[in-house]
Amino acid sequence: MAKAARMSVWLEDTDGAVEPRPRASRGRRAEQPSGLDRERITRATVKLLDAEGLAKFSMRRLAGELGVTAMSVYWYVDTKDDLLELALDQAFGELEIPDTDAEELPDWQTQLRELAATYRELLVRHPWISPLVGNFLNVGPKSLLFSRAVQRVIARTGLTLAQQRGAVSSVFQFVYGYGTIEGHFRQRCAEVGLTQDEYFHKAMAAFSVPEEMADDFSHAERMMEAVEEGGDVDAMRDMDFQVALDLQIAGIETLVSQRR
Amino acid sequence: MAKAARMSVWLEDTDGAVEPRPRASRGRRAEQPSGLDRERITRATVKLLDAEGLAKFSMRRLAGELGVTAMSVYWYVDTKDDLLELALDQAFGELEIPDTDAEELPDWQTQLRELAATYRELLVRHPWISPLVGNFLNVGPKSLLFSRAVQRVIARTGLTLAQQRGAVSSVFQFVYGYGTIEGHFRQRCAEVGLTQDEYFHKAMAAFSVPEEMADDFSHAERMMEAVEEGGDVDAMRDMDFQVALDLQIAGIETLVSQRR
DNA sequence: ACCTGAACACCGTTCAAGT
DNA sequence: ACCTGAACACCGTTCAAGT
Repeated sequence: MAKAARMSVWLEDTDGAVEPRPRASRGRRAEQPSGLDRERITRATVKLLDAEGLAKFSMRRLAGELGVTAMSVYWYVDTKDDLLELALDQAFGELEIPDTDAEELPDWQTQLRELAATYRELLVRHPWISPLVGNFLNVGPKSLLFSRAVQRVIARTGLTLAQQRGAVSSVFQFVYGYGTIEGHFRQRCAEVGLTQDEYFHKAMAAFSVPEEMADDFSHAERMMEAVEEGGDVDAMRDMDFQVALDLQIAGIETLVSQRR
Repeated sequence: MAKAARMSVWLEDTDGAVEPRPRASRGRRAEQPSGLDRERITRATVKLLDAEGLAKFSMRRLAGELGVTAMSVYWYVDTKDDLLELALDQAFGELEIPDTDAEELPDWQTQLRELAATYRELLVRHPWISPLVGNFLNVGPKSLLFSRAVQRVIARTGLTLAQQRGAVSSVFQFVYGYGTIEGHFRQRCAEVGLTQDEYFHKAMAAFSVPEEMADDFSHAERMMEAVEEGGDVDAMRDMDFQVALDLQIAGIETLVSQRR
């Protein structure tokens, strides 16, 4: 029998009543010794994650940034994982959620593209988000706001409920994967001190192709020739992203028309 | 100027000649003191990652498993990251690569489904793969074999080269995202000691819905009612995965037909 | 109520030393 | 050529103690 680990910061114990966590600063006293509270800690966490990445983030490092002892943070937060979950949801707050309630709405295709674009940008802007999304349940309030918007837009396609689940997965797991790789690639380039194009060419040139696959490697090279010929990596990635969305939207339309 | 970090185990320095790493056991002497070599170390690494997950893996833990001092491993491998890259490519060797060269081939739709299925299963079987895919360049030999097979199949769709890149991203970034979440969910359930269905229901019940989104939450509930009514999580996930692939294949077919 | 310091059980990696 | 031991600079977290 495994020791029951907590499922999420956002999920209180269901065995008893749902009581609010006592540690949040509720303004009971105006001035706290160090001015610390969950808000401030979470903001500092996001800032540090942006600046140095998930791998280098530590509770001690964070405490240093806050001008406080490492253990002070533990008054406001149970574990490092809880803090990361808070930071994750805070970042999800940057997503631009389109209005899905107005009288006169753009078609679902347009809104789906908007949602995909804002999610992609978030993942690229904060490369540390992607491993955390994989690691936690992601049921924070900001995250839910986004999920709801996605569901509302997909509901307008005319797919059945079961198909809607598949379509949501299709589009947003794709964006997740795409943004993950893209974000990490940019981060790596920055770390190594190369531009994306330099890094790309260096990686292409650096490894020798085994003889037995020399011929289908030429095909791969043709696929990438847009970049080889001086086109830049960013432009190619935008193109590929658009093609993928076009393709998926066309696919949804086909499923819908088959239902009629 | 950043200190030049190594790009990948698979990428030797290009400044000089490409010399083979001297540390691999080349059978020069039949018997080594501890019988250690890269092969054995890599296999033990995969086994340990499967058993305890990426978070608990450490060089010291691995050395213990091999009956050796932590520092012995460093004779065969430069860093922990290099070792993880080796383990990653070894796992990619489990992918079932369909024949893409035969005279009489199944249609590309079938082969694309096969490739998607084998990749999904790999990600679910080894949940530690997903964060590593996001973290390294992924240009190991086994990984390349898979990429080539994907490119060959997509090439048979009739899409332009630029569209082919988009289609590859669309399908396999989707599978990556899907397998990531699925694999991690299973891992979490095992850690907490719940079945997937128990975990699912507990998570659904555990958090209270904010009032201002109570109405669109009912829609989310209807979307999930297949599970609520005793259907199991696994079956639902298989369905959703199939719908997503159907949708993307239909989308590719549409792009192809628009080209005519 | 909030914060600190010392301590525990870990990490990855370096380096000088052994055989 | 291969392996060890001690050491360095880190981790997350517990716990008793301060104010």
